Amino acid sequence: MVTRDDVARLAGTSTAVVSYVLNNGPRPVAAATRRRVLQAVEELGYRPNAAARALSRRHDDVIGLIVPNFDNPYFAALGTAIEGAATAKGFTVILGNARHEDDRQAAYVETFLSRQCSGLILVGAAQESDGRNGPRTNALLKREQGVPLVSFDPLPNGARGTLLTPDNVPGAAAAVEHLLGHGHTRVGMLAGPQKFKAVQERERGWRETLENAEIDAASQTVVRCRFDRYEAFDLTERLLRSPRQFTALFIHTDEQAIGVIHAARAAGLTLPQDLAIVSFDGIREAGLITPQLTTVQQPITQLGARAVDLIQKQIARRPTNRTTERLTCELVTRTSCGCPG
Amino acid sequence: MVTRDDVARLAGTSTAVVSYVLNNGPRPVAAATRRRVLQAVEELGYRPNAAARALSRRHDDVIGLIVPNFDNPYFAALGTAIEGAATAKGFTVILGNARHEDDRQAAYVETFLSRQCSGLILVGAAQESDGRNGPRTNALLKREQGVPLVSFDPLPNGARGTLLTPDNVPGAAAAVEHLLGHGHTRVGMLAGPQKFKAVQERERGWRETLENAEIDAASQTVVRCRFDRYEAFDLTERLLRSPRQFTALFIHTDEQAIGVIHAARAAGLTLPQDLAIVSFDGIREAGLITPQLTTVQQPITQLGARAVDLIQKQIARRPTNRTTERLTCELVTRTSCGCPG
DNA sequence: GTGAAAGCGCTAACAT
DNA sequence: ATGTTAGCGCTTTCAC
Repeated sequence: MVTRDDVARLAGTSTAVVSYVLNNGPRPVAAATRRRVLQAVEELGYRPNAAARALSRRHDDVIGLIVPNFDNPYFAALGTAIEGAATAKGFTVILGNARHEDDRQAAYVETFLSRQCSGLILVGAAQESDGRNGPRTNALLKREQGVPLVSFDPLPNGARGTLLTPDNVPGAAAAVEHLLGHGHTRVGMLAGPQKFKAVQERERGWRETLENAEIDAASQTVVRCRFDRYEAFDLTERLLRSPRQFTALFIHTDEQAIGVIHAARAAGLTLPQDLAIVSFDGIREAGLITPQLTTVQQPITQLGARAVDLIQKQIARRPTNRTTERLTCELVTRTSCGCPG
Repeated sequence: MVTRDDVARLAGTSTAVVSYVLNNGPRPVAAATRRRVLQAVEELGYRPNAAARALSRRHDDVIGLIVPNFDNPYFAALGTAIEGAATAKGFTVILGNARHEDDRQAAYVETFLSRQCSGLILVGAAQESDGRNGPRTNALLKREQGVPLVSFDPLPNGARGTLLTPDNVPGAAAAVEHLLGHGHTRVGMLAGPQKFKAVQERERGWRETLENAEIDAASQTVVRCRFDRYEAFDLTERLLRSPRQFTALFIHTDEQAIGVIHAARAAGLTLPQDLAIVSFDGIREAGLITPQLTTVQQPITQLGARAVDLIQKQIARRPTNRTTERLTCELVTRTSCGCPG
């Protein structure tokens, strides 16, 4: 293994100078010396040992990113956005797949922390706990008040950090408003798991909009399932077997809406004539499927960039408190709502 | 920060003993002592510093996994399978998203190597290079003959390691055979980029099967696009504008087939009556879409497990040479081929 | 069974 | 501008 000593020897300098060159500081280096060092690096094919560096510096320019799963295109897109923003700022991203399990998520938090990561980003922190163990992630992060932390939903209980979220209430309101504009008065909701802040807020947007229009929300059809097209498919199949009490549906995520579309097709319904739907997120697939999804578009790239920003800010001046930050969404009108193609 | 010294002090032992306990070796520890150590660990909320450990041991129980992108469900599924297998064996997986760019992939290889990872798994190593720079990943891995390496496709030129792949030729043959069994004689192909081994092999399976049936492969329609449903959609839209020279299509991946289905629907075709298709991979979505995809199912979980196995084997006895390993696939008959639902 | 101590490769304060 | 050197936290050989 080639070490910094070898480089120094070949360049005819001290090891410190090699560090100064490679790190661009903290001390200046003469141009000629720098050149010699760089050349020695090249010649020896030297690669710095990140473990040694992390040990010495007591932190590593790494951001730990934990996603609930990769199968959900929304999470995939958000993960990609975060990774892109982080890489652009010189961070390395290490990615953990929690598979919706709190235990796995907590294990990842531990690994990342033990690797001296300089920040943690959680996408969908509300993982299922296995019943026996409680929410280990929360407990862990409550202890570990030091780490820069951004969470998309929710911000772990008792932890410092910031909750970064699309602005769900107005977004959902716009969606439901649009459906009302198409003349629907029986607007049901296919919601996500209640433990998510986003779900609570989208729900509120739906309820308040109905109530503003003097429609009794409590008497509307509401069903709930995970953020999973397959589960949404099964649920919708069952739902469509009984007489329908709704002509339109506000669906919490595009992912679920895709399941609904497939189930509706299988049941012989024609969308949007037999059933109008509007959903939320704005994943790419929304534009591919037939009918194309009218959806509340999240600013996914900005969310990713902002998450990394917030980590940087927290690195600069910690500790932080619990804060919330919302980014605006925009209704994208396509055909699933009944608008002309 | 709590260090091993603190633990040793509280437990009233030496730091060495703490290591022996935490690592279960290399020396035995009296039960009573072990108990005291464990209790001290608990009491202090001690978390070992992975960087220090990696530095000292000269390697880290980490597998670097590089995926071309997370938007492709096949890659997502394979990534998940690998991650599951690795985690089960006590490895931590760090994941890089190459986004189909050779430069990004190479950068990830460097980071992972600099972090003393004990193995590298590349899913889809044939990233696009940006033209100016050559294939940096290949160059890097040719130099670095030491790392345990498993690649799904292809095995970087000049590198030691093993190419792990589904058995594409017989798989593709079974797919085409099945289409011929339905009476088709004009069986086109929607292929992937030629730089992939899998593509070359699936192509061969298609060609040989046609020729065995005395059908001229050279006169069949062949189109090519990336592993991307959106690109497949566009391509198919264009393809369907001119008169069709085929009644059936062998499609290299389910991902592409999904794009074809959407485009066919948009063009007013009914599948499988107007066009029969069989694809490859066996992602979960194949069973959700209408028509459900008849596809050559890869043993995704086994591939993941095997990849990790191979890394372990290479860790045990390196260096390895270039080897190839194939896992058998199985045709799953659904409705897109023309079989009754 | 346990402890002392010599590193692992790098950083950065301090000295020159 | 450059060199010397004391750690960073952990592992493991070697003594006891």
